[in-house]
Amino acid sequence: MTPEQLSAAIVDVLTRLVDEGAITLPAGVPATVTVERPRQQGHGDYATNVAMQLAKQAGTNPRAFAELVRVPLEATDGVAGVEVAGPGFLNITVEAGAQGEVAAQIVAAGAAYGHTQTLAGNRINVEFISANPTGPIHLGHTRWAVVGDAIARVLEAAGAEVTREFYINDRGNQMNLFGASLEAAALGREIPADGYRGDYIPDLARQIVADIPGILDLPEDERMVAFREAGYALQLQEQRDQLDAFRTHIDVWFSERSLHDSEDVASGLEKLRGEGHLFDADGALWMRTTDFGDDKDRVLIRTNGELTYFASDTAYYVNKRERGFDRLLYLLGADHHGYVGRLRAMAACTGDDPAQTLEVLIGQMVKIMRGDQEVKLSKRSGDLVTLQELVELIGVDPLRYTLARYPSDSPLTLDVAEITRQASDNPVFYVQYAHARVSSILRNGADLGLEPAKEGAFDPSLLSHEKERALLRALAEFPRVVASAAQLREPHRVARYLEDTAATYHRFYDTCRVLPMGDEEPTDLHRARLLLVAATRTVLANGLKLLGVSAPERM
RNA sequence: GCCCCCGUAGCUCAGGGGAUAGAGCACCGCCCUCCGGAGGCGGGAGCCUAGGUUCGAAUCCUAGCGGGGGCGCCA
Repeated sequence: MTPEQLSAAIVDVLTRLVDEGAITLPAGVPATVTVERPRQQGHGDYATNVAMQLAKQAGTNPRAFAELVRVPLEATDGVAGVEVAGPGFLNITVEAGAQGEVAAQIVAAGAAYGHTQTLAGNRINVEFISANPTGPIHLGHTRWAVVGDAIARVLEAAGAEVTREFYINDRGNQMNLFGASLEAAALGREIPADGYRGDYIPDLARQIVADIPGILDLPEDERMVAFREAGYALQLQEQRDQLDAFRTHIDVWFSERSLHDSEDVASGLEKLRGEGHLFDADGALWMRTTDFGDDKDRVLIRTNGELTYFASDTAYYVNKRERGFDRLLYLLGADHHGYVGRLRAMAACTGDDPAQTLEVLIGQMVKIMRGDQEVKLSKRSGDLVTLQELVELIGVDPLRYTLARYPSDSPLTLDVAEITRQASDNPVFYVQYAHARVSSILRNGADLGLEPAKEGAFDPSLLSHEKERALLRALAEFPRVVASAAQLREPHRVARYLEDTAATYHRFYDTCRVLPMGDEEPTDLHRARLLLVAATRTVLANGLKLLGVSAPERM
């Protein structure tokens, strides 16, 4: 019996009680009730707090209310016992058979286990990373490369239609600075004052000179542009390759230039003008974002006729909406949080309700320490910890897992030494190890000609050991964990859940022998336990996949 | 000055208003005759402060203290 089924059973009981006139609920019977795994042993398999929540409107006290629910709930199929405890909790014990059945359900669902329809019908655009094409992807982007990707994965698992998008800032001043920096490096000249001075610049410049033979002989005005464009192409390709190797897949690479080449910017401005939020002042074109709570109005077209970055963003927003997305997620770094207010105001200026269409998640800083020294992440100064370096240092799986197991809205401090050391004691190995152990048992079982029990052809009540029940409860939790991770945009919940589930499995493994010993005859219990092991593998593999982490069969 | 994030065990961090606040690392003990010991079991130690809301607050609200980040006709 899954928590979802239990919740439905409780709702049933409440409905009957209301129909019979035993209780009155002025606000109506809730559609679902909270069913949780109690932390304490002795509080049953599941507990619900409905009595505490509904007693007031029912005009009674929680314990009396709980008592009314207890009797009919105890008579429900699959429920072994119900106790009223503490201030009014209903502690529910599920029959071993109803519990054991879950293992078969999980194995039958396979790769689909954990998927729900919670967010079905939502068309969501997730924009993340969006690194400038003027340098490598570095640690600052890496957090979102992991968490953004995982968010997309859990959203899909929850039934949403998701597009992962990367916005390429390939217009504007920084591109020219980039070109000029490459050009200067190639000529052995001093890098411009605000230019890029990372180690990758001279390397890139050399490659461009090798790729484009006559580039140094071009007229000066063409030369910088040639360097800029060649550098852009190389950097972008490198970013794609690196994200690919990092298992972060992008569906749409969206170029800022393409907004301008098409009519998107013009039509975006037209739309805003139609909504009545544009005005001219001081020779510039402004958007009156203060109409919607921004602290000042924003310039779209500068006095010199140049479009601002914000103008592009506005057009981009309109473009996304016109592509049919009803919810736009922006995953931004903490240094962009000042941007949130004007983004919302801008969405409102286009006639949207930003509370419905726009969602900005701010990822807090990942601080890297090297001993006592903070490693500064600045492309301009060139002190970088790049994605590539990080991957070489600790590997894709540990790096992804390290960043995925923390909520992105809390600042994170990692020591280079520690993160490297984590290559050996990273929690990811704990989870992966559980998966490898599980796989090994299934392999050995197959070698013995032993298959997991089939659904409907085994006695689920055989799985009645305390450790087996604990594992079943954990496995049954998975769909709810994924759904809440999607709804809250917090995939770290999946990671924490996997650690917890791996621990529960290890404890089961330690106590419950799965395969026959020596020349012992296989029994139904062996097959039932093998089914439980197979269900565990399904959950661990599905969970790791949501984080983009591999589930090895051997380590 | 204004805005955002954070403050939980020695350290790094979990903890969607619920019962006795958890995990990893570190430290100390214990557990392999056969399924992978990268494992299991046990031990010590903690919610920044003060108010408020609530039957109930680490969680929500207010103020303070402490740490980090941000506030351009840059991108």
